[in-house]
Amino acid sequence: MPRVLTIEDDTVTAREIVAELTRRGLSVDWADNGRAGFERARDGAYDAITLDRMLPELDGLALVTRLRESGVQTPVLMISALSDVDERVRGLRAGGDDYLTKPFSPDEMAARVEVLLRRHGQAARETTLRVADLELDLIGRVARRGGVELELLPTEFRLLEFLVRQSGQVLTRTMIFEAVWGYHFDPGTNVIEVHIGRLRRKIDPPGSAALIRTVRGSGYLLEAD
Amino acid sequence: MPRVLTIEDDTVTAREIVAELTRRGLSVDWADNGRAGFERARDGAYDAITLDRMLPELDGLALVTRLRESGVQTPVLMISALSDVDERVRGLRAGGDDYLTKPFSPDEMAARVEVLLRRHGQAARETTLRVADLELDLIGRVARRGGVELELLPTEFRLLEFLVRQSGQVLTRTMIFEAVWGYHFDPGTNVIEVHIGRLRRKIDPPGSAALIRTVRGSGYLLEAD
DNA sequence: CGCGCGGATGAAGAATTTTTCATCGGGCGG
DNA sequence: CCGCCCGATGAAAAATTCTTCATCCGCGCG
Repeated sequence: MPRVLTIEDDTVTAREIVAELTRRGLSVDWADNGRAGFERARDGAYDAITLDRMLPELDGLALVTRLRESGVQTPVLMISALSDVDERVRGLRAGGDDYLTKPFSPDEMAARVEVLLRRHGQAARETTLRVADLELDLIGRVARRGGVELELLPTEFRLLEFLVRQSGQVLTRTMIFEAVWGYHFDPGTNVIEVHIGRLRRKIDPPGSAALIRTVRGSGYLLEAD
Repeated sequence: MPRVLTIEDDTVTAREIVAELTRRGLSVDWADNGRAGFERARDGAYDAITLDRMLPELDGLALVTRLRESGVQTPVLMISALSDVDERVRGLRAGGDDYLTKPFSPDEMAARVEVLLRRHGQAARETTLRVADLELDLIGRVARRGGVELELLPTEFRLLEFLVRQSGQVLTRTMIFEAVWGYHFDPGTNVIEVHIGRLRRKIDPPGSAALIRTVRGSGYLLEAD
């Protein structure tokens, strides 16, 4: 469940925000002043933050600035009674991701939070490839099948990555040699067969459907979903 | 230079948008109807899109929906004369990333486009670490110093990644063993020295300033910018 | 200014990973 | 239904990468 932090000193507004977001299935925490809000935002691994512009202790504008300086990239929806353009522009430039003026409709507020969540998640997901229940974390260089980690050697990982990126297409030996080995020719051995074999043994542990299909006379194919 | 696509049928508004964004150093293309806009958005690899809600041929709302269905994730700022809440919520839910109502201040419009660009770029950049003229592409697993690729072995890359992620801090042997080797103890050999040595020879080719500093009695340190 | 300790370095050795080779098995055309 | 060809597999060889060891170097303290 996505976690949202609401930083808002006005109890009534805070209740409203928390209620609406909760109603939509989000898990919401509330901080009622800037300092506490900053600390939780910094440490709390939230997926999004709603932030009041005017707060006791640490102002909303200063808060986002500081947060960004500390390297926290959590998306922030700034909420404020100040509606003039300069103010909105200032909020956005300080590092806010969106700006909403009070009074607001809970529905629009929620829609904007959802946009932030959606975009954030997507961006993070660009580092992960998925096909069926197979998952490749390209940064951590780990592959998982149905959640369990597979122990792949470097070349096996590259081979699998290529198959996944091109899933649904038949990959010829030539294509595989180019992509995985960087060869522009066929060395005339059966390295590919050997690696495909090891890969199969590792990624298809008992029970799971076979992922890599041999296309006799052409090459290999990883089924798309 | 970031590329923006403006989809807008009203010539006056379009000119205004293009002028303002261009003034801020963005490269802007203009499509004056939905169909053309959709095609360019789909093929054109833009970094952001401003999209009029009401368009001839293919409506703005339908356009984002289709775009998202085709897997295009370019952030979209929807711009519309329709200001009521339901309308805004609809725009956001269809896949828009932000919603601005006409008439708008060019300054705020530009600020919002910049937010979309900033966030987008950041997300992409999370796959790359940088310190000074050193660059680690975490997905491709290649390091570059001043643009030229370095030939790092796997362990060297992990070690360098750790140093870069914690740049500016002194890393003790214990910390390095934990992060790079997964050991929770000091094996009493000098593996680290050896790897640091090799790393230095590879990343500091003649001319460049030495990046890894030895902190006698404590550990190693990669200077932050 | 010399000594000692922590760190650097070169090269050998160990371990891991990749490739090759020989052989086996099975689908498919004749 | 048989034989052939393409692909699979097990094991050994080769190559790469990592670790250890022995020795050297030099900073900083006395």
